[in-house]
Amino acid sequence: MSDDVFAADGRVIGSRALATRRKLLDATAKLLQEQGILDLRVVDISRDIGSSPATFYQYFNDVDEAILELAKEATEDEKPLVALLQPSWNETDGFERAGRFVDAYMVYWDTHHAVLRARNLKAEEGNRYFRAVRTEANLLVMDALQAMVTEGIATKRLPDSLDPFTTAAAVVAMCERLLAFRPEMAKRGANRDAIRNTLATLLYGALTGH
Amino acid sequence: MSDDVFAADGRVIGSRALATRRKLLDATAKLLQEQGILDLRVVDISRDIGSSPATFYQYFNDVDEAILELAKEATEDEKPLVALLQPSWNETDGFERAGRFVDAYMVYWDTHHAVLRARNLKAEEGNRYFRAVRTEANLLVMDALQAMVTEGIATKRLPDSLDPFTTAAAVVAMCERLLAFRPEMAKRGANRDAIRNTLATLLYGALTGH
DNA sequence: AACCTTTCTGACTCGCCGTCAGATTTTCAG
DNA sequence: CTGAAAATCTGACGGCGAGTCAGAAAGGTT
Repeated sequence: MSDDVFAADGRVIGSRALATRRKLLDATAKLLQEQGILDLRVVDISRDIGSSPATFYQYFNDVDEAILELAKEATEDEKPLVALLQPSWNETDGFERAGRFVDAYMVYWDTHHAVLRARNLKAEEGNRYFRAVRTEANLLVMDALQAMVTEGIATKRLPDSLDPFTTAAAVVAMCERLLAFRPEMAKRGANRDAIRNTLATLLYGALTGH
Repeated sequence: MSDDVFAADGRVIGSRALATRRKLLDATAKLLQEQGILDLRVVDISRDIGSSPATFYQYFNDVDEAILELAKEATEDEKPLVALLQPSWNETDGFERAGRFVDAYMVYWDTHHAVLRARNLKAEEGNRYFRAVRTEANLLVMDALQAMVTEGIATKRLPDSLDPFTTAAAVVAMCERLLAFRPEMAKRGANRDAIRNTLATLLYGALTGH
C-alpha cells in the first residue's frame, strides 16, 4: 500500500502540488467553519489561497471530495478517545474517568465541529461515502462502549432491556448533539462545567449502571 | 392579532394566492426530503407545482423563508408530546409511559425529519431565526423534562451532579440524534423495538432515577 | 362589457460551476 | 549552465440557477 496522494485525474503528485492541496484543504476547513456548508464556494476557497478555481479542480472533483478528506482526517483524532474507555470504568475511578472522556470529547468536537457537522449532514442525506466515514468513526468508540454495556448487563448492574449496540449509539448521539446545543445552552445559564458533569454522570450511569 | 398571510412584498393575499403558497410549501417539504437541502433549488420547487420561479419569489424572499415556515409548522406537531410527560412518570407506570413517549417521538421525527434536519443545520450555523424556532420547540419538551429531573434530585433518586436543564437538553439530544442514526443502525441489526426499548430505558433512568 | 385588482410569468442580469487549452514553473540530463 | 521535458497553474469560456421586474393573464365588480 502506498502513501501517494493523487490529483483529481489520478496522477501521483509531487511536493509542490502536495503543498497546494494541503492549503486548499486548510482553506476549505476554515471557510466551512466561518460560512457553513451552504455558503461554501469553490471561488472563495481558491481566492483564500491566492489561486484560481481551476487549481481546486486539479485536486478535487468537487467540494464534497475535499470535505470527505477532512472528515477522514478528523477520524484520526477520534482514535485516542478509545483509550479513555479501556479498561472499563469501575466504581473506584469510573466517574472521574467519565469526566476525562467528556473533556477529551469536547476538545475533539471543538476542533472539528464544522467538518463533523458537514459529514453528518451528508451522511444523513444518504451520501454513501460520508456514511462510510461516519460509521467508521462511530464504530471506533462504539465498540468500546458496547463492551462496557455488555459487561454491565452480565453483572446485573444494567437492565437487560438495554440493547448494547443501541445504547452505545445513544451515548455517541448524546455527546455529539449536546455539544451542538452548547452555544444556546450557554445563553440559558448552563456553563461548561455543568455540561461536563451532567454528561459524565449520564454516561457513567448508562454505561456501567453504577 | 390577525391570521392574514402575507406575500413577500407584505401585502395580504387572497384565497387563490394562499393555495399557491400552500402548494409551494408542500413542494418544498417534498423536495427537501427527496433531495436534501444542499440540492434544493427554487427552479425545482416551482416546476413541481407547474409554475415559474418568479411565482416562488412572490411568497418567499428565499428558500430559507419557506423552510422556516415549515419548521414553525413542525413545532405545532411537537406540542402533544408534552402531555406524555405530565404528570411525572412514577414507578408503577413510568417505564411504559417512557415507551409511549418514545413511540410518539419517533412518529414526530419520521414525519418531519427532513425539515428538522434543515432547521438544525441552519440553527447550528448561526441563523438567528432558525435558532429561535429550534429553541422554542426544544423548550416545549425541555420544560417538562427539567421538572422531572428536579423532582428526581429532590427525592434523592438522582444525583445532584446532574444539572436539570442540561439533563433535559441531553435527553432531547439523544432522542433527536439517535433517530438520525436509525437507517444505519438497522443495517447492523438494531431493529425498531430494540431502539424503542433502549431509548425508553435510558430516558426512564436519566429522568426519574428508577 | 368595461374596468380594476390580484396573481402569474417571460425574459433578463448576475455570479458560480466545472472544463480545457495553453502559459508558467520546476526538474534534470548532458 | 542550458534547453527540453514534465509538472503545475490559470485565463477564459459555456452552462445553469438565483433573483428582479415589467407587463400579461385571470378573476371580480358594477
